[in-house]
Amino acid sequence: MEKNERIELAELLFPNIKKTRNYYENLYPERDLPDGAMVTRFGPSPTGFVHMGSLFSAFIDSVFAKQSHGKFFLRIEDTDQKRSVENGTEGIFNDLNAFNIVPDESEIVGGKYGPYIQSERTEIYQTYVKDLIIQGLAYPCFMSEEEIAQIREEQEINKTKLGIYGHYAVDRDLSFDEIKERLSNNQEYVIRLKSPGNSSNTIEIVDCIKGKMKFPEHDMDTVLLKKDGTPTYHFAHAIDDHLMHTTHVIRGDEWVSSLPLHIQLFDILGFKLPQYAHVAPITKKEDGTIRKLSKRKDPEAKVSYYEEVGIPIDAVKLYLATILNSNFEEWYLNNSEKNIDDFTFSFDKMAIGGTLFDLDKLNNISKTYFSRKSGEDVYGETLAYTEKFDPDYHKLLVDNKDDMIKFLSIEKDGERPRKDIAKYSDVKEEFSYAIDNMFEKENYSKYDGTKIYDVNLIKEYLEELDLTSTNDEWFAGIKKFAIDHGYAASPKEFKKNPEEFKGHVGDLCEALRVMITGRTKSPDLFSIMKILGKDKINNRVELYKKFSNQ
RNA sequence: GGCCAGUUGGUGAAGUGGCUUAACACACUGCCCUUUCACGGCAGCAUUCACGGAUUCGAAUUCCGUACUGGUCACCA
Repeated sequence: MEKNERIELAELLFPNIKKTRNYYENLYPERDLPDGAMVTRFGPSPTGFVHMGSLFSAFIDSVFAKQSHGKFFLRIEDTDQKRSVENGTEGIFNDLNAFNIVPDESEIVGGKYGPYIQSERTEIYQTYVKDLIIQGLAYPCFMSEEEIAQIREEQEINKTKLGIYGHYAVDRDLSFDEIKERLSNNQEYVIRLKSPGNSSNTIEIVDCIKGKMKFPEHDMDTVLLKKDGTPTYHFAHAIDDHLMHTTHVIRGDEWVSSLPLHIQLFDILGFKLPQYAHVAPITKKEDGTIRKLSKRKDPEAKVSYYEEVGIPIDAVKLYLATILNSNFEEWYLNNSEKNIDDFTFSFDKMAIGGTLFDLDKLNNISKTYFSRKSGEDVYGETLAYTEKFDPDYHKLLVDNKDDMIKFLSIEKDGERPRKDIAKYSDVKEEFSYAIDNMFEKENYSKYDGTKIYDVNLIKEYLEELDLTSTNDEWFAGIKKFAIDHGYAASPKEFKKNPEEFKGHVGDLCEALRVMITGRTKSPDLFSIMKILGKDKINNRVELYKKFSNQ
């Protein structure tokens, strides 16, 4: 086909496209950013909530843009109507919000490089396709699904490479007259790339994460525009990331195999190739096989899971940061005053293979997170959680605010804070003794009660208990009481001559603890007793007496 | 099947030719500290880096082959 015919064809195919490439190139000028600034983007399709893996890459996008003083934008990739879900876009914004990942530009906050929804950019894509037609780098292809399936079958039998390329691309060199005729018959068509590549050439690319990779050159006549005039991912990627001036394309590594196509697309369009960073998926091991975390099978793939279970979003982010950069964890452990934003992440500390999702590790990180929070903060956050997921307990928390904060603050000021809470929902269980009427209901039912403690002995002790003394004085007192009643003053002493004693102070404390808190473990006992006061303590001992039938 | 990548303890991993008798963290086990439980401390947990070969004075680190795992081969993204 001659050039004048191609111009005519382009006009015939896209009569409504009046703008030119230059128009858009001028509309979206180079960004004015400092040296080294990274422009990143997150491009989810609105299929409902955001998958943990996608969230992970959005997190990476935002982190790199922020720390390089660049820009991070959100682009909704909704070129496939079939996949789109009602309110899907909303879901994306919600999940991103929940994680406090805030794009600098998006459909909601705006920006100079919009629209940020692909379905509203059709005219742009078609303008570039039209130009490609004129250049002879794209063509309409009328093959039916059946024809393509047949070719595929043939290729499978012959064990040759699958796809539309070389002589399989039958519509590649259709004459202008033939095309016109089919068009006048209203035959449906797609626009395909007329690939200039040759698979016996090899191309090389350096990925920011995976390093140097070699591929055969792309030689497929890949679809650029679908039957409905909408672009495929590949084409939209090239156009959008060029026009929006993305410097770093950070995406899942399921895309590496289409890299040769993308490189070719940028090349024939005359665009500067961005840097690529392909992120390994977060995986899960099940029945011995490793697979990507799945939205359908794995609850932990959903953001809402963490909200419901009560794992703080910041703790999840901390976990993401530790699997993002292997040196983050040690840094965080050694810098208790700092947070994620203070750490500088880098591509070369990223995992190349998939990372197994480790709930144990998340739990541990979450415990550390809680241990660094003040009692007041833990109270406030738990209040917010229970309001949504545990209204009954929420009311109790509200009614017992002052005491609750006191309990949550025990052993918080030292250098080695307790790590007993991993989730907001743990507070109810771990601090079950804190709220009096809730404690009565519990009635020791949670404590297995195989060991019975001597109520009379404890009652005798309580008579001399002085809640105004210091912790040291208190302990000296209980020690003395222990000795007077045939108990050893320390576990060590007891171990030396077990037959000489009834037990040791620890046993006495344990008895006290069980009667007062209903559990065998708790924060500092004397602190708890001080907050409760004598009356409540005595009540609980009576309660225990009934419970143990003494 | 073609193409691409990966393979270091139960898990995440550090490691870029001699500093490695393989860091660190989680999990697990034991001990210590301790009024309990935690926290914290110490120790144990890969004598070996999928396997085979090659290069080298020297290899987890370089090269080749094999096996296995994952990704991908749509008018889905």
